[in-house]
Amino acid sequence: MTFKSIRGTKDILPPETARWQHVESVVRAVFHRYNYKEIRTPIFEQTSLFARSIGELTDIVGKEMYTFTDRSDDSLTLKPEGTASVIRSFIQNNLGEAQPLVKVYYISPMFRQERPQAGRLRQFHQFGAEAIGSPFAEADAEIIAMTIEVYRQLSLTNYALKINSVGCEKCRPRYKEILQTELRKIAPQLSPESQRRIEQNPMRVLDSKNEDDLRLTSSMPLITNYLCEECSSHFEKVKSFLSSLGISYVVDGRLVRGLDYYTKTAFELTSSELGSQDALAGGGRYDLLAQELGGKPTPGIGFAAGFERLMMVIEKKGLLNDLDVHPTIFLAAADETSRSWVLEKTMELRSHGIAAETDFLHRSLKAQMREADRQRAAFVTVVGAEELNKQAAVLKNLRVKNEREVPFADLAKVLSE
RNA sequence: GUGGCCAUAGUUCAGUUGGUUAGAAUGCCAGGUUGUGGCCCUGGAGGUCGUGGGUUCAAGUCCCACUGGCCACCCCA
Repeated sequence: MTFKSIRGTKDILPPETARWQHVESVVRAVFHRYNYKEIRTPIFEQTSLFARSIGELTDIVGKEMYTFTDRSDDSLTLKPEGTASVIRSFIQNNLGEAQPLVKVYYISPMFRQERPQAGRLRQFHQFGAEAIGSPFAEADAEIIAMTIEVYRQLSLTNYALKINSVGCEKCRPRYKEILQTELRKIAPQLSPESQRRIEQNPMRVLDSKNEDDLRLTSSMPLITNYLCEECSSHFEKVKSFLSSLGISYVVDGRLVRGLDYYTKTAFELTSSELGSQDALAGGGRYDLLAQELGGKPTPGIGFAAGFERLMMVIEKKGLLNDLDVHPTIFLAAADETSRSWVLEKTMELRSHGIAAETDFLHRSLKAQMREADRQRAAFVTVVGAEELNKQAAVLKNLRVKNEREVPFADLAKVLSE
């Protein structure tokens, strides 16, 4: 084979595209009900935007970005996540000046150069939303509730919501130091990866999946016990709102997200239907991000969800299997002289809003019938000299297998019923 | 970036201790009397066995490298 899609990228083909379209429409419907409007940002940005927002020391910036220089020697990067671009756009377009709370959502491809595996691609798709402008816990609760609503709407139930608070610039540094001191004591026993993190990002050590690390750090102090008054009270409110909304959750004091910009609330939705990459969605509050990117200090909260992972769960549960569109009618030509008329009639029916199909391969009548069946057309009509004479079609219902004669003039009307 | 498993028709797979023209199922195409699909029957097309080396009289089968896929680590959506 001469050309193949790039490693870690996938063609999404029919009939799977039908499923994608359906899920997209569910996502949009939910977001619109929560009054979020769509925002579309470019798929690439200045590299420094991501470096500044996501964090120089994160894995994403450190080793996963698709970065290249263009002909002007500018360093550009295919977006690895959505929030940075949205905040950049929010600042650039002064969206906060027109209204104090900006609620936007996106559905977009993202790019990260990692080794592909189950639930992980190099080009993947995320849907996500951001509520920019509110520092209050109600906004956190709304975002979390909306995330979950998407899965509810799709009749998915096997997920777990984990929440945590990662503190703010006032309380986190103090906690980090205490944790660091404790971690240094057991450093030699930890995995090399965790050892490296003790100095760079100690909270990530607790979020390690390594079982030995988890065991060794089981009695480490958790951030939840070191939150400042403001963070602690915010976290309590988020939890209480979630409870009153009937959303069950577990507090996971070890949960840290892979992006540096999070403050206070962090959350993650995982599914037991997935493999090792089990996060369906994740999000959190980022009260310092806007000012970090050169805008006015503006609090915000958002989330992003993996489209492919959601599709994996849907497929595994056998949901949404018959969404492909089928023609309402297939017009078959009984002889060569009728072909041109059949094509005209097909076009005419289409102009009346009817999904009509016909033969384009000069096939035998038998083959045309087979095609009509394969396409799962609701009706088929065979047109030849006889029909043209009578100016009427024999409309055959392929489902219930009956036939009725319909004047050509009435075809569109009858099929619209 | 590291590791394990894998790579044969469009697809899912079989292929004996290396041994003639590489098979099945399914899908595709055509036909089963001249204008009727689904089931059934018959026939047909379709593979430089991932690529490149090597061992051998002989390689789909053994060895090496590369590429790609799947899964896991790492990390995350």
